Amino acid sequence: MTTIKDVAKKAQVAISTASYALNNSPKVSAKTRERVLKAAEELGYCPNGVARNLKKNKTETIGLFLNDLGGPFYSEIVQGAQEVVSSNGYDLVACSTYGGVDSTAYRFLQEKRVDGAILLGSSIPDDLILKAARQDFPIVVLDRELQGDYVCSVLIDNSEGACQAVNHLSKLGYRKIGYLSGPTNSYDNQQRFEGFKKALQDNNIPYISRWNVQGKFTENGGYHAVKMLLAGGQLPEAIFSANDEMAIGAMCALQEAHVRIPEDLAIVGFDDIRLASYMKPQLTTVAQPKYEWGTMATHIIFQALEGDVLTNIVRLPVELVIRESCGVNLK
Amino acid sequence: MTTIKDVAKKAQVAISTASYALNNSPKVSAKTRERVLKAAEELGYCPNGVARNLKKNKTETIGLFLNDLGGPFYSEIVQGAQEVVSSNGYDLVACSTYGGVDSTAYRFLQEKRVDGAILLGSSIPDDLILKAARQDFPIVVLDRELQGDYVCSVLIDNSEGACQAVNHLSKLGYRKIGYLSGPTNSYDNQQRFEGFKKALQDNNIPYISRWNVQGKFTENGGYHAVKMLLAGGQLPEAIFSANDEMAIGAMCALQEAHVRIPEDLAIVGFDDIRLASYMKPQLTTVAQPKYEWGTMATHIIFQALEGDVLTNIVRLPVELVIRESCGVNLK
DNA sequence: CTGTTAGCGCATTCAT
DNA sequence: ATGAATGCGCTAACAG
Repeated sequence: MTTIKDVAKKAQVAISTASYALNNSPKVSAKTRERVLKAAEELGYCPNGVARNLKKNKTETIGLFLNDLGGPFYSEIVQGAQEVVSSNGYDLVACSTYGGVDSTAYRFLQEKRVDGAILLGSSIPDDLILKAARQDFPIVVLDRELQGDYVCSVLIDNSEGACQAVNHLSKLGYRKIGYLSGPTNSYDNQQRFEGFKKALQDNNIPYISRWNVQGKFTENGGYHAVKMLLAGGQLPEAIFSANDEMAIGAMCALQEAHVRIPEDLAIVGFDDIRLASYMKPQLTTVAQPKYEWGTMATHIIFQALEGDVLTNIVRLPVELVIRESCGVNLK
Repeated sequence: MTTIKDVAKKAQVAISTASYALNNSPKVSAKTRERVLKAAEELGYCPNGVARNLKKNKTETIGLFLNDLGGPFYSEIVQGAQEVVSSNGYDLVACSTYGGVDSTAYRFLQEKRVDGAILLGSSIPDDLILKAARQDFPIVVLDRELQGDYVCSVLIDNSEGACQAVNHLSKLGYRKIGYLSGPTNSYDNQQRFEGFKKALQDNNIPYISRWNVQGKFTENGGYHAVKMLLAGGQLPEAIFSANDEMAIGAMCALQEAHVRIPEDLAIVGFDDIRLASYMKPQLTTVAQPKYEWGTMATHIIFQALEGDVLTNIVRLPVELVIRESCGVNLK
């Protein structure tokens, strides 16, 4: 590894002079700079990022921490974050939160290897986040509410989304509506369930607990949950699924049982993943502004880095995307 | 930020003693360690990762650099890499190669902010890779051939995959076969095209250049390319698409034109993305071992880090997944 | 067993 | 304009 010392020696100047020359400081004469640059070039010198990070006490890097690095759902969030981070001249690194205390997320959060963090998922406990966040290390969490200095929650309006879905169903005349639930301890699921129940009330529709079946937010989970429902007999007329993955699994189970969608049973999902519009029938669902989620979170990070005080909770709107799975296609 | 110095002061010991105690060195008495640990606890101390990285001259982090961070295709590669990196006690960071010389990839590669790199995509020029790679900084490239010390290519057998696809078509009796091409300067496309032509020869099928249409490896690109083909009249009986995205776009264009798949025209793709099995009809395609791609690349990185000399090129097998879009469903 | 000391590579202040 | 010296936070060789 060639260091600045080597460059200085080769150019016959002091280390500091070499540093100035390399950093385009006006404190060095043109010809000296020339000599230094040439030496650096010849030696293939490039500064050691770690050393500079230590010296300047910042890494100019923002960390994005996800449960499931590479999961299809996160794609747009990452892109949104990437966009904003790049335009601020910083770097973005995406890391996994998998592995508890041994996870990359844990280490990076504590060891100051990034200048700010965006966190999605619940695997990092609240107290750690609150402890790690500081003026020069702001943290934005994406899927839970958390109050603290230098900590901000950017949420999407889960409850409102569920309402819109149910209202849509109600408007189409469905009165027997089931809920395909995610894990009950999940924040998203709780919010969506709340919205679901509220909308039922608003529309004077009774809540039938028998039609509440649960999966793990996976296609497979939705599939088996609906299998159970089918085995129980006495189906609802419509199902609101707490996410699209499960809705897709549900559709498979339904189709296998020769239950027609939407004629026999309507279904609406949540997330608007890419697959939703490729299903037959196309899945009506609640879309989240995923890209904006990423950009918003990142903007907030940079605001905080610049010393602005930040509002603790930002809520992003959702939008019902009406396709075919509820029996109406407004296209 | 509380440093080791603060801890030492509070525990009334020298800095080095504190360091030893914190690192569980046996060179320190139990009660001293106790005192230090207690002080650290009370101060909420945690070591500065950047400083340690500098001192030890390693980051225990592997970088995975992708064109399109978060693209759905890469998901499994990332998971494979994550698995192996974690089990070696290292961290994985995924970064974008977007932005040319200002990209995160460029900086991380040169500034020694990771201990090894896995590179997918062509945005980093060969010479930079060859220059950056060193004994303690091995690089694995995933989609191009590159010879050099401490550089290894892990490829999938594009050509063989294309052959299998065409052989399958041929076996089913198709003799008029078109090629839906990606960008002609893309390595993947070149290899696949080569395999395509070779298979035609092997099966004594003429290559008709009129049936070679080109897109940009995107759904939209496939859609428009096939629109052109349709406008030209005189369709082939089957199409081999250089990737699934384009095949899906092609299917849309075909369906709009009331060309039935596979009755009027068979189609086979490449990649086996998730959507492939959800299409109607389900897309027959060439599957790559994506997860293994990630694990293999990462294994090689760690081998190199341990000083093993590495074979320069590793080629992974592909597999034809027969579904419905060519007229046969062997399920 | 504990403290002193010397860097890792770089940026920067203060003399010259 | 240039060079010598200092320190970022941590580790490790050496001395006591």
